Amino acid sequence: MSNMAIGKLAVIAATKVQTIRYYEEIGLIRPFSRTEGGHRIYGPDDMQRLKFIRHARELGFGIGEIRELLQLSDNPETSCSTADAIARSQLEKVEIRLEKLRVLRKELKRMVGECGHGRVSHCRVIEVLSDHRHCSSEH
Amino acid sequence: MSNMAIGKLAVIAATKVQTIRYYEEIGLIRPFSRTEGGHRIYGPDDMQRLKFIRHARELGFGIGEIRELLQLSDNPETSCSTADAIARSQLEKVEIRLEKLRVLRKELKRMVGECGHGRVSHCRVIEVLSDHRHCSSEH
DNA sequence: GATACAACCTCTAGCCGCTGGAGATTCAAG
DNA sequence: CTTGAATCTCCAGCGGCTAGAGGTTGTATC
Repeated sequence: MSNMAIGKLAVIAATKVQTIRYYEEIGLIRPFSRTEGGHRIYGPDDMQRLKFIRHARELGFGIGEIRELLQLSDNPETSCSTADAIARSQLEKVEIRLEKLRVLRKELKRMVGECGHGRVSHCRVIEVLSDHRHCSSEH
Repeated sequence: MSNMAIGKLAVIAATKVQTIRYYEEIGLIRPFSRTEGGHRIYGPDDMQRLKFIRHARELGFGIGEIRELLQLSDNPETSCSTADAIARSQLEKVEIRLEKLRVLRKELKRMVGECGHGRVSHCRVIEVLSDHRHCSSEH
């Protein structure tokens, strides 16, 4: 059988054991069975589900969103427009984060570039951080 | 005088009152004085310090890094190479985050683009999330 | 001076998404 | 049967705040 204990599942899904138990606690995943002694037993379906969760987390989805997506995939007859909307909103968030980071990078590059490697009293890094007005763009 | 209570400082530095008290708790900033009744009194120096902290936070610096930067600006005679190093390492982190987000965006765009607005059973969003192999690039 | 009420005080708990540890139990290999 | 790794539950903590309870202080108005 391809059933396994939590440790093996953790390795396969590149997750920590504690994280899997945490996901169970918040109701995302639960072992299809337990041994007499109480050890969790997972099957291939559980593995798929965990991979789904991990992959979605990597893509920046929050737990709430993942919960929704899981419900959708548990009920394949529902319209996929919800899943699409979630992905779209995620994409928007990513675009915003990207834009912010670009501004940040610009500012940091300027800070690094202008540091004359002298004393702090003449360091632009500190100076720029002390006052928004030194910034070359809004953020 | 330009002395003020915590509420006014909060407005000026676009911070929440609780956040300022939190910063005090972790040793980043403390009022130069208190009233007889115990209310915090801040001066212009405190204001500058808080602005420094907030600005650095906006630029993505962690509390530990800010602590270091504050020490540097408190001792202007030290070499600025430390400040420079912190900014540089911050810049590196930002570059990495940027790259990851770009990959994410690509994946999300593909997911959204391929969703046929039909049933979940044929939804690429769910499908892509179910399996890493659907991804067009590593992440 | 009394009163009202906003702003402040401290303290505690909660958010997200895990992560780590203590101490007890179970499982699998030899 | 013994050993030792893996698992169990429970509790606490991370960063960086944020919110609320319940009490005190400060200030404007009458």
